[in-house]
Amino acid sequence: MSDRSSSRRASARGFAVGVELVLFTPHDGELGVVVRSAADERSRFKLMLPVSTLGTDETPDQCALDLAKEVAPTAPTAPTVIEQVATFGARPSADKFRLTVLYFGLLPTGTAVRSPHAWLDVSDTLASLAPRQRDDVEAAREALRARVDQQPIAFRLLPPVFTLSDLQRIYELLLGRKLHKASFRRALHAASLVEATDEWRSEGRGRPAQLFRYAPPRRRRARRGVRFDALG
Amino acid sequence: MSDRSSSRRASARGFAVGVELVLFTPHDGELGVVVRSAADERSRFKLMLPVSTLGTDETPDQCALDLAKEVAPTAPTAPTVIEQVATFGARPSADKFRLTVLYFGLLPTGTAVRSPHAWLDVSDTLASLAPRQRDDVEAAREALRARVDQQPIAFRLLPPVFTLSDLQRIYELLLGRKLHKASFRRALHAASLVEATDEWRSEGRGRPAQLFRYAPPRRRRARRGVRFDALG
DNA sequence: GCGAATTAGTGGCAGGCTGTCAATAACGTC
DNA sequence: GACGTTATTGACAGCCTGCCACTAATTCGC
Repeated sequence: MSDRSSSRRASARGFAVGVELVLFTPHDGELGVVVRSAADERSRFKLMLPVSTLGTDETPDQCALDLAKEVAPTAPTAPTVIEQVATFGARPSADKFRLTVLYFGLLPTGTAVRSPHAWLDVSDTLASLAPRQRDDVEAAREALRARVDQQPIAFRLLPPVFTLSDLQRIYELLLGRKLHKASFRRALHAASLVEATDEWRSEGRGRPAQLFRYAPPRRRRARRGVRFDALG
Repeated sequence: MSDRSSSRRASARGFAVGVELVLFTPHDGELGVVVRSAADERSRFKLMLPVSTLGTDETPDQCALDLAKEVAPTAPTAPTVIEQVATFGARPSADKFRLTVLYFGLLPTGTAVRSPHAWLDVSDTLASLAPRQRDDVEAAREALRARVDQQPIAFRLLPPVFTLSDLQRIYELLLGRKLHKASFRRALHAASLVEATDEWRSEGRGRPAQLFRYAPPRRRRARRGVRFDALG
């Protein structure tokens, strides 16, 4: 028989669905994550990720968005990026009837979060999380990196006008590696992704930097061949 | 208050979780999808995707894998690629208590599927599916394309030895566009992804083609700069 | 047999993109 | 005004890409 949908064993009570959120932001030149102190005092792990339980009157996406709003009420919702990473079920040592939908989100620099939540550097965070949530943070970071090349999410972490050095720093944070300045700018201009304003900002020391604005690409260029070098 | 996990309204019965599968294969020079006739005779739509209901003793991943095995019992399971696309909840006109986890999978050319399932060209399939499942197929195809550059999934659709023309055809199917022969081969060899055997295969007409074997990349090359041209 | 048609495989070229170095510009500090 | 710092730009070599043209090895039709 091949119709599993009707004949399968049905659970008497169904699943509880949890939504877990990994919120990133640029934070002191590092990548920051929202964490809160663990609810359970006896836990060996001090921190945990923001979670919510899915109600029957909302979608997982909406639930994640609400959770983000609750954590960071002052953040502009529209520009915030929230995307699904994966759905896990029946994890070891967890309730058999529990499913977890993992999301990541991005917030602009300096966004305030409501207590007991706080920003913490990713690297500091990992050690204080339960192993499962540590994996979640890593998975979220991977998903984030995978989308950096596909969507202009870096611009959403910046104010409407910004310097190219700012932008490059964001990219370096998101990708976790240094980029070459000249190459970065050349590629950026070639893609017509930014347009210059006639304002300049002096950051203290050094030459003032010109301010730029994000310019949505008019038409995407012809797609190129296959990139085998990203495999493995 | 910010602890939603404990105070949130809890459902009395919890969610039913469905797993939906979009299985692709190369099929007559087109991309094929597994469909079955719709269970509901009164439905306006003739076809539907394979679905299963998640039991409380299995993970969604395992459930999807089992479903794939049921649809295509003879397929080698190990090389089959199955990956999560997304999780949808509370879709319009659906049960409020139902969550759907969507997967895509790949099967090698010529894999047989068990009745009432059948292979059908993607383009033919779309018109006969309910709009929601049509969207699912498109989402699965998008997810598939996003992974082609990241993982060597194209090789899993081919036998251990294959011709470069075979490989190129697979890539063209997966990506949905033509590739230039010379460029394709140049990039392929540069990445050392294949190694030549000393066998040749005559396909009927035309010059025989040399057979190649997949060679897992030893070390990935240094990552390059940001690709802004894929944005938008 | 022999040429046409067909498919495979290669070499080369122009142009684009990248990594890198170096030069210049415009500020604050002392 | 010299110096350190940051921004911006130009130049160059090398790699990669799209594209074209050519050669190679079969089958097919006659």
